[in-house]
Amino acid sequence: MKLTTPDCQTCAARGDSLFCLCTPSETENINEHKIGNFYKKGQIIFHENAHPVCLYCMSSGTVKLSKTSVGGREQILRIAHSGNFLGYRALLTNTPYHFTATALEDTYLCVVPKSEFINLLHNNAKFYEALMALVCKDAEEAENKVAELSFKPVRGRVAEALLLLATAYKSNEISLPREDLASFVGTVKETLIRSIGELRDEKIITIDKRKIKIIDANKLAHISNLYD
Amino acid sequence: MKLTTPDCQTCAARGDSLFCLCTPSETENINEHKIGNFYKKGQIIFHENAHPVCLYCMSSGTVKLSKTSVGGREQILRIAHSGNFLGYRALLTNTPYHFTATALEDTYLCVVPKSEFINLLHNNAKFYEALMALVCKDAEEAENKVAELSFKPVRGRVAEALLLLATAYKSNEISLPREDLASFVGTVKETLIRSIGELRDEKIITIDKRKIKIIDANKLAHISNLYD
DNA sequence: CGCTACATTGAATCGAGTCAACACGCGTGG
DNA sequence: CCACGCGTGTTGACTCGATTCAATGTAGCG
Repeated sequence: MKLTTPDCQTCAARGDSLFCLCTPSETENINEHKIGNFYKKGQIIFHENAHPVCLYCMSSGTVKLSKTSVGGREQILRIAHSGNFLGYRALLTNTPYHFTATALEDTYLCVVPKSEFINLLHNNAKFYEALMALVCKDAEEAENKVAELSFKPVRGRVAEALLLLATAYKSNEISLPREDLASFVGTVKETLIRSIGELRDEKIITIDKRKIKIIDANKLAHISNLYD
Repeated sequence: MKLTTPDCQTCAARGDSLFCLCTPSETENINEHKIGNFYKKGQIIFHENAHPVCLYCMSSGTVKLSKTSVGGREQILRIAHSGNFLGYRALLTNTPYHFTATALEDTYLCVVPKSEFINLLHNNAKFYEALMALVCKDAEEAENKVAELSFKPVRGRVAEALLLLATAYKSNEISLPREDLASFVGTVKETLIRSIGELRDEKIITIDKRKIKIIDANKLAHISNLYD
């Protein structure tokens, strides 16, 4: 695992990040002020209710954004990948984080000071617009999730979650601990396991060790759309 | 019921709306280009999947924003009041509405052409920032609702919903059809009725005809927080 | 007065959560 | 090389909250 900080200009995640809207000089500036940071699998990047001091830009790895209940149950709101920003909304509104970010695998991310982020916002209209679009997408996705939780039984939500994750991972294979998959779907481990077991029996997916592979995405989509 | 279009400058909702960030000349301009529209109780303002052509600004009344499932169940995402904007996200992202807006009572709202809205965005940074904050709030609230649906049983969600609505209505009395209240909570009418019946028996609320009055907000908050 | 829409209550059913036991893979240390 | 333990995955049985279906009650209005 590389521990050297990547350059923003040549970072593999650059094309997927909003920083690709920056001018060369802006990029240069961010590159100078950012600090690279490595997070081991399971490590917490920031906590719900903590105060933000910087923007995170994912260079590699996978991160879950989640809320936890007093009962200890976790609801994953989103899974973030390389190129994604983390914590921008808390910075924009100047409020504490309202979810926790945890590395799901070894993750490398760059930390950009709040001041640089704010400067960029004010100087680069395209960047600001893209950020607005991003926040709109967050809102829409969360609202979709609300409807989904309300309308669909676990089976439908599992189907949808698998499709969503496959898109996010850009692969038809999903490798996520059962517990996390359950938290993403909004259920408990045991129920999730029974549900994917059914899908396996129906030959819509295969399960090899922890890896879930989507065989028939159309059927999954159909199961998911049975309700909404 | 007044059917004359209010002036933006003197509209009762002005102080509650983002338009209060406009300069006098901007306000004047919006006022000239807007069209007032009256919606009767139950009337649909815009439909999920329809394409937006304008911004709505509520002058008076109450509007529900909701999604509907194929099974016919409805999930209310938000209840909007005078001063609130409707449909801004669809305009910002240039995408179809992803929820339906319906008048819950006789509602008067002003229709601002998309072009005026976009102009304003580009010319008034404060307005744009406030809009960003608004979208961030939408996202946060939706994410809270996700966690709530996932963590809390109906009783807890009812308690929270009553508190939320009381805040939104700026009153400790809530007058909403049972069906809508249920859709807001994310359950069905019968279950909701049983739940508020319990709260009534515990003297935490009173129910007079359709009107629910909050007697002990602290107990409600406690019930709501038992889980999250 | 009777109609219609909304509210309420009861009984039956079912999906999903909880609890408990067990299986499997993997790394560590004897 | 095997035994052990730990984390994760899986399965079964039980329980319960919430939905559904059906019936009845009540308010408001032409």
